[in-house]
Amino acid sequence: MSLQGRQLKVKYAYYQVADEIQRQILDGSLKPGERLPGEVELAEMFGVTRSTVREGLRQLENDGLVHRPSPRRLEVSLPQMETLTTRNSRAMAMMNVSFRHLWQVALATEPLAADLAALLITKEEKAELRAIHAELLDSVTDVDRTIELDTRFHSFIAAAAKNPALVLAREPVALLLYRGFAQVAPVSDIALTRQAEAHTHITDAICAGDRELARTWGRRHIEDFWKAINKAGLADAPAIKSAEGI
Amino acid sequence: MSLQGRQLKVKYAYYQVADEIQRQILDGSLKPGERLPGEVELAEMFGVTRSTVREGLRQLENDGLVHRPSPRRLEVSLPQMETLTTRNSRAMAMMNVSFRHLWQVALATEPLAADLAALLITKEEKAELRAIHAELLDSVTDVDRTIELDTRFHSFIAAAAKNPALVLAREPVALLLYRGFAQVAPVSDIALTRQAEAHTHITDAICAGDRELARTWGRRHIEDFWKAINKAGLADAPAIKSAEGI
DNA sequence: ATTGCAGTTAATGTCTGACAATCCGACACA
DNA sequence: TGTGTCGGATTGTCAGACATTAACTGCAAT
Repeated sequence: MSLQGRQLKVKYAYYQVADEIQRQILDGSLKPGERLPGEVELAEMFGVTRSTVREGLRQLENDGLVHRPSPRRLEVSLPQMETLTTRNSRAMAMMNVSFRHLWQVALATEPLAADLAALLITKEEKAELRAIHAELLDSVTDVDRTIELDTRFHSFIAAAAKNPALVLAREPVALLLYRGFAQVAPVSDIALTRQAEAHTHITDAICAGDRELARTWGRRHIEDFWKAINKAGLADAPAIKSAEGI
Repeated sequence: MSLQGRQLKVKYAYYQVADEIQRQILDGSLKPGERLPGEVELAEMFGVTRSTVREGLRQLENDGLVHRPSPRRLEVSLPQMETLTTRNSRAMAMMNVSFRHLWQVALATEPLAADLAALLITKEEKAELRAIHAELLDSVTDVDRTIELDTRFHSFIAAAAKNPALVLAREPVALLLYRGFAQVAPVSDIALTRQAEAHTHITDAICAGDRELARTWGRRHIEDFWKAINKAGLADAPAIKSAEGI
């Protein structure tokens, strides 16, 4: 009854190659930016064919642990935030995550982002934040543009919070949630004006360095969003029908 | 001065293959569980060599969009939570995320997880949660075991909250944060007892269905952790030195 | 009809070898 | 210091091959 069927994994050559290189990257033997040998040389080192090496490299490349600035250069790199977030968004889309799910998380992350941004935002960032906000106020006619700017507004705040862990945690959620605005806006005509109001308050609070206020408005903003979602009867609807275009 | 160097990306054949298959998966033409043609057939379809197809497949495989239950079967699949979280954890480790970063996020996610768990936990889950907790109380001697169980305790609560978005957002953070316990425990001898106390309260609150209390204790628990981290002078230290073993 | 078994088939993982395109590096020049 | 040229090295892709072994087939037995 207690026999553990521990998956005794036959490791394919290409997998081992990827694994070994990855190991050396993760334990610090290979540092980001460092250049890797050519495929032929790698093949010799591991005692396999170039095809096999290539298959392994494809995996690492895909993981973002190595990348090719040009086809001829292969170097160790840090995984890019964008790659990670789109992958996560895609996964959530495929899992049919509902608006409720996304919203619950956003209600935790967005106020936090606003709070920390109020504490850590720089002068330059303040200007850019205001610029994004202004642009959004001008985009009322075009829903797609509004969504894009809304997403950017919130992402920018998160970036200003200077916490990579927070960015990584919230970005995939935010991407899907704010995209849902397209489904919500038609139903709730006041959604747009309320959104604009909230954004103004958030911007002001952050720029004023008022953490508490920033947090409060961040929260209100997301709560408003929830009301709109509810009004549209979308609370438990999958936030995305098809994961196309993520 | 304003010339935009828009990255004109030459698409390699293997990349296009991966892209095309991925597109069909994401837009729903190919559903999870569905079986894909063999490599030769795919090669014919796309008009490329088998080697090229393989390189493309390696990428999809790595993305978790397809997988091979056995080498002979290639089918569409949903990305696995575990794959995603370890990748994210690794990335954060490589970015030298600090304890402060992790803690800030955890302070937002863990109380939320406890709250929702109190609302949605099932009878079976209650039993299992208590079991994990009990096991943890017995593991005071072995730090590694404690960490493992601590991580599992919190992950289990998050799972009981039945929100995939939350799981995906918190898991990578939690993995790194709780692992830090190893560095904290030696410095703060009361950390262990306080941790145990908090866990008891959280367990009770969740099992009693008291959302507010669960949230409160969840928060306290994480705040305690912060005190310990601070005492150890690790607030701004990278949570992980080498990403080895993630 | 379901299960157990063996044989055949066909697909994978890996290898060898090859070729055109093109990027890198170095050198020469201004 | 910056630009132009050139050879060589490396990549992306291809064709073809082979051993291994998982998957399917059909038949026998329950």
